Amino acid sequence: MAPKPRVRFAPSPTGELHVGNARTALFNWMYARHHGGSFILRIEDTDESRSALSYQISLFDDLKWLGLDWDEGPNKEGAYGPYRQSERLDIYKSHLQKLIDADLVYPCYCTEEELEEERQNLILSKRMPRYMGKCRNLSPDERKQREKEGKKPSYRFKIYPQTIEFKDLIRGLMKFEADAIGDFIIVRSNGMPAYNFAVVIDDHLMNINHVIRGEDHLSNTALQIMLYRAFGFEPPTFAHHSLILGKDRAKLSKRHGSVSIGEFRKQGILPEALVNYLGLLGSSFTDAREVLSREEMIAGFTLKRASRSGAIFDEEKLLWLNAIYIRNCKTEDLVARLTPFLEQSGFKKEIINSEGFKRIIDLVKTDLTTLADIENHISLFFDDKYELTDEAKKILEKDTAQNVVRTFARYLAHNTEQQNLYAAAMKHTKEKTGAKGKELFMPIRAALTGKTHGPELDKVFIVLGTNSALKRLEFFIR
RNA sequence: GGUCCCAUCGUCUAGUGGUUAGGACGCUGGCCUCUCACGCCGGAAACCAGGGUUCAACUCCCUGUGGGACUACCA
Repeated sequence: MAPKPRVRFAPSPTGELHVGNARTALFNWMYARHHGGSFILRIEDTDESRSALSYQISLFDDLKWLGLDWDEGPNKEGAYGPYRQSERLDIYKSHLQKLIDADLVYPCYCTEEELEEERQNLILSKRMPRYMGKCRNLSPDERKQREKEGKKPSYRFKIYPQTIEFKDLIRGLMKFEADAIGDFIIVRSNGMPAYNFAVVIDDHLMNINHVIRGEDHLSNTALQIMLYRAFGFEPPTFAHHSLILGKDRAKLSKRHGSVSIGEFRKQGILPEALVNYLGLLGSSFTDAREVLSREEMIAGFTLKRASRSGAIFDEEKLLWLNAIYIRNCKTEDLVARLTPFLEQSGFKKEIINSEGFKRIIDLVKTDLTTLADIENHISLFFDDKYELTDEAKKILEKDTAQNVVRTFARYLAHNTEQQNLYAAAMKHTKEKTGAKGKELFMPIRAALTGKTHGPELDKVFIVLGTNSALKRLEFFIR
């Protein structure tokens, strides 16, 4: 039996979690859950200048919000920790020593300026910009000389001509020639490990057997496989999924608008909707349906159905899913989710938690595409001094309309205690004025709510209550 | 420039040699209805191009074209 998959999501805390990375996390998570394996979170914070603790915190928040729980990682230590690369520096150091001892790496004393110059020259002479191995064959004396000058070396991995092949679970057989690759840095002059180096060591030591990541890492894989060979480690199985693209078909980035998970949260996107959408983007499930629960997604997930071509992020479809998830929320649950948005709009807790409020939410549920939409749809229930829309004005200007409103209002005023007052008043108004259909409903709707659109009138009336309804109507009877 | 990846409606996708090329979002016509939303029914809309292979190509192969990623002492 194949061993249980151990997969990881390894973000660097250099910014907010964005949808691209979130989808990678989701794929890994679904893969682990589908196969009963483990999902590991590892923080790749070796770039001290760009990493920030605050990003780590928001990263954890976002993953939890999405419901992507990890089995091992920061705050959930397992047998393979620590799970922050900054806490594993001695591990990298000892592994560097192994490669030095095996004469597979060498110190490089070139400065960034020198390297940049070399690169420019190569580009000018229309050759491949890559490191030409200036420091590769330095004699021990030359090295000592540079050390004496106080130069701190970076360490480069020696590339030998070879063909690197690996089987990608999504893309099939991949083949790379090493001679296009220059000796690359595995440890920087400040002593910090470089990505390709740390990732290989960690994935091996953490027993990661499936690496699922974005296509942008495809060419890195060749470098990493050379390192696996150098260490004598067995490489994991790789799977490179396609990238999420913006409308211009370029890799999705900030300039395409909202892309961070936090932004979607603030806009009132439900995590279920976002997860569902991300699962659908650039992939499909065994189950052909598109609105899927978390459990159904896990059950229907397979890398075989991951698309090889990039997928444009379609916000319209996300919103469609979001509206469905909002509609399907139990009203109580929806009120809870809506609460932060309502409080921001100035609604008091007592109102939000009242029974009457639940009835209102029930009425407007189907109108919402995002949670942030809520205010536009409930204001008519709370604002007694609303402005009429142009359409509402037009309707109320008619004489017949005035008559309808007046008749309706008068009946209400004289029968406040009657059962089913609304129905009775409507019946009365219909008979008395002869108005029916639009002629009957619209003036009352317009006078009652100031708008020509909204939930069914009878329900609006009940929520408003007779007193409030009367107050509003009287305002229009001049 | 080099290396690599990719190519079905506008978008996300199903499809694995023989299909009226299916679904979803969006768009659109209608039904429901006081209105809007929801819901329901219908419509328009695609196999990048050219060569092969084959009785038969969206499907397999080659070339071209187009798009993308990588090409850092970032991950």
